[in-house]
Amino acid sequence: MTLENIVTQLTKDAVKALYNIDCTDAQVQLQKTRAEFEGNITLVVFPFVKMARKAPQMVAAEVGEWMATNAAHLVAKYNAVQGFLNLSIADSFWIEQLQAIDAEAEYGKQPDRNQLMMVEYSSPNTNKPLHLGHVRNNLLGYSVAKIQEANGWNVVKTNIVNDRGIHICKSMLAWLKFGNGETPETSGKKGDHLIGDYYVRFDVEYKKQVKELMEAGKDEETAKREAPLMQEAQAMLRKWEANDPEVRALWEKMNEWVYAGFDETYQRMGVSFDKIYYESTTYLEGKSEVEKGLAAGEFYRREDGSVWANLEKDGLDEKLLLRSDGTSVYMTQDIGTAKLRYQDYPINKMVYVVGNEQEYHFKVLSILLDRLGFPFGKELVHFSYGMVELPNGKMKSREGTVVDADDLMDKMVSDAKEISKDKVNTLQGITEEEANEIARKVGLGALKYFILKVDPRKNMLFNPAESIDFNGNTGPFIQYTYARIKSVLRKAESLESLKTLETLKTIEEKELALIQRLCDYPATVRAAGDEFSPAILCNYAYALACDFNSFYHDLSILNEPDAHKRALRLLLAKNVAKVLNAAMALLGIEMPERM
RNA sequence: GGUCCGGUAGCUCAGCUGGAUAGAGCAACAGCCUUCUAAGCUGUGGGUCUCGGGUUCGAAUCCCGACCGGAUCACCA
Repeated sequence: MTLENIVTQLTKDAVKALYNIDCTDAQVQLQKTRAEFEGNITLVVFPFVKMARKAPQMVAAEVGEWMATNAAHLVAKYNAVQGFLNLSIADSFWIEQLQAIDAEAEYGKQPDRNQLMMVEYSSPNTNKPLHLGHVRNNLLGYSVAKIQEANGWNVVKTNIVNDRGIHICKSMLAWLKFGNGETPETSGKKGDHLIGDYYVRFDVEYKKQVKELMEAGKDEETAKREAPLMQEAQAMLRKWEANDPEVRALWEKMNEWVYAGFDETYQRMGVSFDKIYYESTTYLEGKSEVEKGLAAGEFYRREDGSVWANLEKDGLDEKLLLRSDGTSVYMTQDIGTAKLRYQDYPINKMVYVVGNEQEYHFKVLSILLDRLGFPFGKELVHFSYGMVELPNGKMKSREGTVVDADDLMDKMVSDAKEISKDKVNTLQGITEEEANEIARKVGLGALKYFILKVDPRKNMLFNPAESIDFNGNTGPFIQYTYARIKSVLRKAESLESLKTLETLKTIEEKELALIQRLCDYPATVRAAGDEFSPAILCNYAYALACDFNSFYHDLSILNEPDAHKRALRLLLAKNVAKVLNAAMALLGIEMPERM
């Protein structure tokens, strides 16, 4: 039973007894007492003022007095300021709370729902390496999956790889023409970077051709269409669709290079998938699903042979599902993917982690899946996150204004390594290998926290010229707090018996604040799940770390002469470490034992 | 033009189911290591919460209207 629940009930009893008011839980407004007033939890009495027909100050005072009298074991003191009743909760209550938290190994984990949630994230194209935009996607997707797991869902993490289409053919063609048989082995390049380089190369050569054609008198549109490279790429796509063995073999070889590169990046980023789907296999399913919808009268065919859905009664437009030549579009593929997924898993809730630029697409997909009879269609969640912007605007692959994921991680880890060199006294005696492992955790922790702490729905700015901080409201700050606690716990010979706590009746203000913060953790996990917001957990972890650092600064743990107090502080430190670790795990951030 | 999202300190962001004097970090300045890890702690300065109306005991928060920025409305994905 949480303090909020207890005080809510107490309030209802009080206003019933004093004013004969029957109030609902929603009318009981509780908040943390502001620092400038004495107390731990504050009841806002304004909602009762009218019915009680008394001044706010009076109501607050009367309710406070009633509580202090009828629940003296809980409400130690109170003060009424205008319409705010500030309650000081008994120290014994907080000590009990701490012991209860300590007893729970998975504190914060919500009960199982026995419901399956599938979370799709990442969704890379196979023609270029991952960049900062993907990093935000991956970190959000992974974290949301962890958060929903903590909220009792069975979660299946999935990835849909866009491995077909004209863009892949561009890389393949450029490699054939200009590659001289270069491979990841011969060049030493990661496979995804190698392919990405040829994608860029295609664009360079293509632009040359367009320019030449335009100089020869063609208008831009014609030039773009008639450039030989584009013609060849399109021919290659047709061959691919026709299962031409040579094209398919090349495609498979190059895909393998890319996947090996992606795997390396994913692993480094610390994200993973339970099941991977490929558009090259799902797009055909989509076609047949559309044909079924056509037969059922949900869709219609135009004279030119193209197939459409009419969404006017949903307030939207008409939407193309199959081109006049019978080939599929993006939407068709997503329908096919949904079908396969539904065959593979008993999905109760489907979550798509995809940028906010695709809101319209998912609105339409939801309607179409629903019409096609997928139970998860109507309720699908498009977890729509904002773009990562650079100081001069959006990232564009072809213009070379992308921040590469691998480079960024390298930079973060090497920065962390550099900073740790000043820490010779705390990190002395560790091996080079351990030092590198710490730098890896800290560098990635800084990056992940930097990205996850901002509200996912909002666009965020990344300035490559300014390095990501390791001080202040950052991942390393929280990791550092954890490492500090671990250091203390290592020095404490053993956690002293909890029994000594039973004789402890009073606690310090900073201890109380910490326990109160720990008590907030389960509600924070729920909120992060309800809102699909890792940022909420970041804010919580930061606040907890701040509270601990303040406590640590003011009060000694190991040097405290009173054994009872020492035991309490050790227990407190241990549980702060536990909760920090748990919260950061839900963000996909690893904690170093020392740093 | 329609729809959606955003506008809070010099910068990056919290706060938004209405509550007390709007918070952090960075940057700037001033302090704190013979005491459990200074990636820490303490302090100073910095605000017309874009603007204008409305709702009410009370508005950064809710409603309406402007202005500014972004996204989207493809036989691209």
